[in-house]
Amino acid sequence: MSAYWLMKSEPDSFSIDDLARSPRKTTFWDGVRNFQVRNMFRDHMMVGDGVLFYHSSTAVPGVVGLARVASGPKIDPTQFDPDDHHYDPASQLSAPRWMGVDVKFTRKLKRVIPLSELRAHAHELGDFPLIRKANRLSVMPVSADQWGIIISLE
DNA sequence: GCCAACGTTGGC
DNA sequence: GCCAACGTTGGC
Repeated sequence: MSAYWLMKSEPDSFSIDDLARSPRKTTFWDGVRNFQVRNMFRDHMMVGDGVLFYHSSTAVPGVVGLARVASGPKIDPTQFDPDDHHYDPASQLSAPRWMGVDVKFTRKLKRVIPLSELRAHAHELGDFPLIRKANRLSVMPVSADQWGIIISLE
């Protein structure tokens, strides 16, 4: 069981500043439609786990802040909303497919730690999905060692 | 159950 | 905007 995670967000949709401005500095992480990530939410995340907040699809992708898991798994209501971009007609009310967790802002990093810099530390980081080629996981586990290495780059 | 087509992610 | 990688879907 991991105590640390990395979660990607496109800053044009939802940035670390948006999280900091949210009510109670907390947001529900909805819209995930990947079974691996669903399973992490459902089976492995614990309230209080550390989160590296990562900006993707932007000029300088990288880790921009710290947050915490702030709830257990909750049903993602957007799967049942036909008007929502993340609507999933295959999901049944009696057996919801998709879940999310609450994420609470801790702080911004003093600087962005770019993906390029993380790649430069690939040897220390070891096996880390973020720096594998064409990784598509939007949420991934981070080991205690990896967490320490990344934080130390700040 | 295979596998080609398709859609999505995300860096560049 | 391009493209590589990969998950999902659907025909057979």
